[in-house]
Amino acid sequence: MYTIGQVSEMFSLPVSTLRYYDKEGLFPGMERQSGIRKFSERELEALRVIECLKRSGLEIKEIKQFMEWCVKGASTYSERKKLFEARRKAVEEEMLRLQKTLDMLKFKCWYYDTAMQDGSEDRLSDMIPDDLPPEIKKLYDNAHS
Amino acid sequence: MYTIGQVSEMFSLPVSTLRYYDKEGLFPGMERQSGIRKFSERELEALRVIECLKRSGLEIKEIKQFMEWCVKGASTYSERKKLFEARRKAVEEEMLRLQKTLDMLKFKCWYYDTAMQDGSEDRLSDMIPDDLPPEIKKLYDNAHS
DNA sequence: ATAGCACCTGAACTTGACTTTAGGTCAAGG
DNA sequence: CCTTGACCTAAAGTCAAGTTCAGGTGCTAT
Repeated sequence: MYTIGQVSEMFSLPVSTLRYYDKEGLFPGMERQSGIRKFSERELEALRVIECLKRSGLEIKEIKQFMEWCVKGASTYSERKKLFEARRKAVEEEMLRLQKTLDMLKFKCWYYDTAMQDGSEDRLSDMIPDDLPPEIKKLYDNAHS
Repeated sequence: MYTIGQVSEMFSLPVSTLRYYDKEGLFPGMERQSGIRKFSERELEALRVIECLKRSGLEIKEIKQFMEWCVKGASTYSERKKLFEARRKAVEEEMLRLQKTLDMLKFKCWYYDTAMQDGSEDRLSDMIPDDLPPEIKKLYDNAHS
């Protein structure tokens, strides 16, 4: 059993955030001892899932919904699985978008490297994509597809 | 030259968002014809960069700063390059975090698949990580590292 | 016994990125 | 002529996710 301060340390989250999550219903049925929150292993696992679902792009409300399904037991396994499948798909799509973003950023790094060597963008702005070095063209093409 | 409505179509962005970007200084020196915004190729390229930098996690203010560097010319190449290097690093880190998130989500998909087959989580909650099938243990380990 | 912590609450405030509203200009079509 | 549609502005409103504030409880070390 941990206090809110200990959990704050363990997860590097402000105490205010943990209280906010609690208020939003993300720790259903958390114990208290004379008013003071007691975080058990169940709440720590909840927090791990919260961080995962948040990073997957889920809102607090929807995470609350998930926590309610957990309380409801075996009858909600299929909803929970559907949720994780949907988040998985969303994250896979986000990673594809980020890969394009990354290729654009790498292209821009090359671009400004070149501009700095040349002292101006003149040569670069006269180029057409086919003039780009092959590895750079790959980045450019993926970023603009 | 394009009107705001045409650009809104081309980029699937609400007209209000384009006006907001303009107000925030993201299109420095954009032309107007009797009050009406005229988007040229320069503004379209600016928009492509805006979308890239936004996805990389940059705030509007910082994108504005970048646009000001662009106006300032060759003397800011190195700042601009440093910005893209920093965003590149940030996106690479974000992709690592997302890969962990994805492994957690895949693990949870397996978990609920198994729970549905068993009809309960009893067997799962008695398991220690070493009991997990090898590919599942890999997901679990990466997600929790 | 009092000062200092760590905890508690409800309510107000903040931030970023838009969106909506209310009111106005101007050109083209019926 | 007058309505419709695309454009304009400034200002207010929205939303999510916290954070901050003001005031309160209760243990413990000086």
